[in-house]
Amino acid sequence: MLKESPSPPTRAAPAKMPAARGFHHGNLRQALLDAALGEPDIEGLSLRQLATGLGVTPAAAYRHFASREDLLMEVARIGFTRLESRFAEAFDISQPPVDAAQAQARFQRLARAYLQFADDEPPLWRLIFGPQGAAYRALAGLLDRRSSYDYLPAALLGLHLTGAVPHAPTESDALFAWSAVHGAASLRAGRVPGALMPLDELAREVATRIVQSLKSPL
Amino acid sequence: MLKESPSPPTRAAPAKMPAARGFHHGNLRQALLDAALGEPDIEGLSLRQLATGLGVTPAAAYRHFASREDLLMEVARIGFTRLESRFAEAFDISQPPVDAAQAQARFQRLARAYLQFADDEPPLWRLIFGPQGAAYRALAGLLDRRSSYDYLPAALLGLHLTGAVPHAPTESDALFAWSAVHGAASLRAGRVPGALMPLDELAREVATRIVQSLKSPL
DNA sequence: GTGTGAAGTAAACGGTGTCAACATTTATTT
DNA sequence: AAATAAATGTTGACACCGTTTACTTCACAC
Repeated sequence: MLKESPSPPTRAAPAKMPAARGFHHGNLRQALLDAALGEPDIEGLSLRQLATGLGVTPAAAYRHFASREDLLMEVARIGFTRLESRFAEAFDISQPPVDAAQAQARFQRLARAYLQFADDEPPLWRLIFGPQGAAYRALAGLLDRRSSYDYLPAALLGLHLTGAVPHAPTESDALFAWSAVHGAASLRAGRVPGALMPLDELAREVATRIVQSLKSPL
Repeated sequence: MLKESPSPPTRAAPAKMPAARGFHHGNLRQALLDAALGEPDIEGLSLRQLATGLGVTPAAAYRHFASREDLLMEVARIGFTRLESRFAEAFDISQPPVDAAQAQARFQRLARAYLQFADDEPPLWRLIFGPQGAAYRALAGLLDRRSSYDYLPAALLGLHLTGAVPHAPTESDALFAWSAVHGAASLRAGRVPGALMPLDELAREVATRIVQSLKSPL
């Protein structure tokens, strides 16, 4: 499930006092991560600026991260859990939909969550899904954890079970659905004019079209 | 139409002799561009390495490019013209399709061209469509030139005129089609497992589904 | 031949990630 | 409570980066 760890579970926080600057600085690491998360261009951030901005020497960061890449990977991991939690808010994966309308609404909410994440946190979006983003995901082993990828198959299965889609969803179906939503988010993030309509409208259009495309096999 | 300029049209090539090392080095600029195009990570390249690799001082590059960003923008422009020429090879935009089958084949070839570009030239793909890619496109004014974006509307119109799609294509239709293909290319470039099937197969699936989604309005 | 201007070099500046050696503060053990 | 170990900081350096300034060299026009 990938904890985001608001207060570091590793250690660094003394047992007696909850935390807040243990001694020299009191958990750096989290402070570095927070600072990185506030950066407009995460991939382009400067470790030195980050450290000195926190009133600490550049080398201090290396007590908590093996390298700049390592820091970025950790931030990517956090971003991924945020996206995942948005999925969780979209619908309850453990409860099957009652009818086709609800199944369709779920699917649409899932698409909207994906699009809204790109809208709300562009730096994280770029970090995760950018050109190097794939590398970060791979290195962080995030692709192996299938949890967040389960929402899409679940939503598609819901569409089938309620009769909104005649055939059982295949992996190819899921890939196309993901492609369409991801592409829309990318174009929107890239400020392509046509993709700048109100987000709810875009989500509705994309979801509707995807469902439509799934109504006939192959 | 954006010439790619195999030999620099600006100047640098003496009038009498066609070119090939004018005096000191003989057209650097093109050599720099070529070297950049051969780089596996274009966005992450080092101007100094590029220059010294060409047997030239780092500062020499600044006789031909205002900055590193400027070099990258030029490379992005070249990449964009390559993508555009792949579109041109997909089908002749001036000749309307004769029947629905041909219209559909055209659309599929267009999708395949897009996907194949991402497959054949990953560094250029990342440069153009990466997180900063949008900036490059915007700065280079490439979004204003509509030429390469005309292939998609043309293909969609062909589908309608031949009866493959009942209603006239809207801008929303084009956006969705672009989203789906772009998304598929992105996931493939990101090495998402499901997207690594043979390219022709992927292109066929994506194109078929898009056309299917356009067969009913909204 | 002599300039003139374009295309190169040399050396420096500030900034970057990173590392090794050292210092200090906290946690643990006796 | 004192001694020790471990964690967390600092200092200073290294190599590399993009970029600028001043200087040099070469090709060509007159």
